[in-house]
Formats: sequence, structure tokens, C-alpha cells
Amino acid sequence: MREPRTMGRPREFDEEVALAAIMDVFWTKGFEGASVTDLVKATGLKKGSLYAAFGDKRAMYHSALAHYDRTEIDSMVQGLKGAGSPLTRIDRFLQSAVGGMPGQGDARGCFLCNASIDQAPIDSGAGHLVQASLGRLEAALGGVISDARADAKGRRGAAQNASRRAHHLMS
Amino acid sequence: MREPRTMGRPREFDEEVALAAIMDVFWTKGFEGASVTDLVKATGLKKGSLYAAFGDKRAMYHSALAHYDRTEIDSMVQGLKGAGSPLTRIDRFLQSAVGGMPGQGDARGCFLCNASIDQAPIDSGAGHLVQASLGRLEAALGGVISDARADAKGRRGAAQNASRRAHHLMS
DNA sequence: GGATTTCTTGACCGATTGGTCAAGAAGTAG
DNA sequence: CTACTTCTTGACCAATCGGTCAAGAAATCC
Repeated sequence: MREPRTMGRPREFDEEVALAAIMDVFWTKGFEGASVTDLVKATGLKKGSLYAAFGDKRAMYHSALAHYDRTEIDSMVQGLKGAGSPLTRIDRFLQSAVGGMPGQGDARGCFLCNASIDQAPIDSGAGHLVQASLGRLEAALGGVISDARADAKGRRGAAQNASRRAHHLMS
Repeated sequence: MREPRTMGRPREFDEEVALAAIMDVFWTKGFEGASVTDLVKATGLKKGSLYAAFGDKRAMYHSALAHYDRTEIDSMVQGLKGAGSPLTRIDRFLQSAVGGMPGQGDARGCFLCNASIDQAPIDSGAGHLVQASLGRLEAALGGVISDARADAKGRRGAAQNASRRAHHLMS
């Protein structure tokens, strides 16, 4: 990682760390339930810095969704695509999906599903982000299922059914 | 229906109608997303009357959940318990569950599921209401499945598996 | 006819909401 | 050094938030 050495005064905070805190707040409280003050407390930044770095509240929410995609979703997809038999790969996926956050009680479900329910209907931008991430997961899941079928015997229509099954799992 | 003829000035609005409007607002916007002003507009009542009739915003939300239970859930349960073969009963159930509100685009999911996701974690009262309604549905669903098994052949363990299957459907 | 009880209405409240802005701090460029 | 650019900070903003209350209206009780 190189440091571009930009001109003006350098950032005093790590953008990724702040983003993780923001995601956490939106995850546990939802979009409307989370106030800007909550975000300020969670990140440690001042309001002005927050608005300067990311845009307004909606933009922060979108950034949080994107951050979720490139961390949580990515690790799930990697788990599905990695080594091992299809069964162990699915097992690894379920482990990380369900017990992803062992530290907290974690009754808060999947961030994307929550977003899909209460924001997608009124925020098409969020809706697209959710769809994209879900689609990525779906594809990876389909790949594993298709592999499993191939292992078993190579029945006809394995591939097409695989994607259908993956899609069914997601709904 | 008798009219108790109470003492003071009578209500000028139908409590059930107002409750339906309140439920509608909470359903489409969620608890935090719905403002008291939204409820005032939807019901046509003034803020003071709203607070006098139902309690504060949380109490209104709980009343809305209860209203959902005694209307939507009740009709689903009736459909499941009604006449006809198990298959037609389940078909009737799915029809009313999915296409319950044909008037609107209706991407808003089941009111209970939404409540379960974003309110149950922070409002145990709402959580209990959701659980009770979901339990009622689950029981009715279990009854149908058990009937279906009895029709089929009377295999061993039909009843116990039926309730387990119903529970699995709900999650 | 009061007296009493309940409901309606609109004004009003402090607190919090999301969001902005100017002044100063901290760095690089020349 | 001065000039320039960027980030930080705290004060500030109008609007909205959930909620209250007194005064009047509409009914029953005696």
C-alpha cells in the first residue's frame, strides 16, 4: 500500500475503520432508527468531518452497504469458492453467515435483508446495492450446488436447476 | 352490537377505522419511519384525539400489531381451518398471504416480519405480540399438515413432524 | 335548568433531527 | 518565509420530532 502524499492537511482517521463503525450503527438500528449523533458517537468523528468525508446520511448508508458487500459478502463468497468438497464449503458458508458475529447476542439479521425490507421500497439506490450483493452471493451458491451435482453423478439439467435452487434459497 | 351509551361526549370517529389507518402507516413506513404527523394525516384525527384514544406512539404501534392479528392473521387462520381438502386450504392460505393487498404494488412484506426485524430487538412488548400471532399461524398450519398426513396413509410420527414442519416454514 | 363527564381542537413545549459554515490547524509547494 | 490546499472543530440553523394542555363542544345525570 503506497501513500499518495496529497497536498493539504491529512486525514486524522482511518476511513475504513469509520466506515465499519457506521455500518455497525445502521446494522443494529436501521436507517431511520440511527441518528447522525449516533454515527458521531460511534465513529468518534465530529459531525463536520463526517459530512465532509461521506456525503449526507443517505450517502453514508449507501457506503455502509458497499462496505458490507466488500467485507461480509466477500468472505462468504470466498468461503464458497474455496477448497474442499461442496459440503464442507456450504458448511463453511453457513458458519460464517449465521455465527458471523459471535461477540454480540446478534439477533440482528442479515444487514442486506433488513435494508431490503425497510429501505429498498423508498430508496432505489439502496435497492440496487442490495440486489447486486445478493446476486453475487446467489451466483456463488449456484456454483457450489452445480459442483455438488456433478460430483454425484452428472444428472441432466444439473446446472439450470442449480441456479434455480440458489435463487430459491435467497428468497 | 349494542351501544353502551356512555356518559360524556361521544367519539366522532370509528376506532377500528382509525386503527386500520394507523396500521397501514406503520406497515408501509415502519415504526421509526412513521411520524405522528403521518398518523394524523392518515386518520384525519387531530393529534390530541389520537393521544387520548390510544396512548403514545409505541402504544399505537402495539395496537396496530394487535389489529393486524385480529384481521389479517385471523383470516389466514380461518382459511386454514375451513372446509376443503388440505391442499385447497393451503392454497387459500397462500393466496391470502401473498395477494392479500391487491390494490397496492405491495412490496411491503408481512407486517409481523417487518416488526420482528426492526422493533422486536428493542421493544419486547412488540416482540411478544409478534410471537403470539406467529404462533397462532404456526399452530393452524401444523393442523393442516397433520390432516394431510392422515389423509395420505397415517404414517407414524405424523403429528410431531407436522408441528416441526410448520415451525420450519415460519422461520 | 345546572353539574358532570368525555371528546375535540389548536396552540404550545422542549428536545432532537439532519445539515451548514466560518475560523483555525496542519500539511505541501514554491 | 508566504501561498495554497485540505481537514478539524464547534457554533449555529430551520424544521421536525413526540408529547402536553387549557378551553370549548357535545353528550348524560340529577
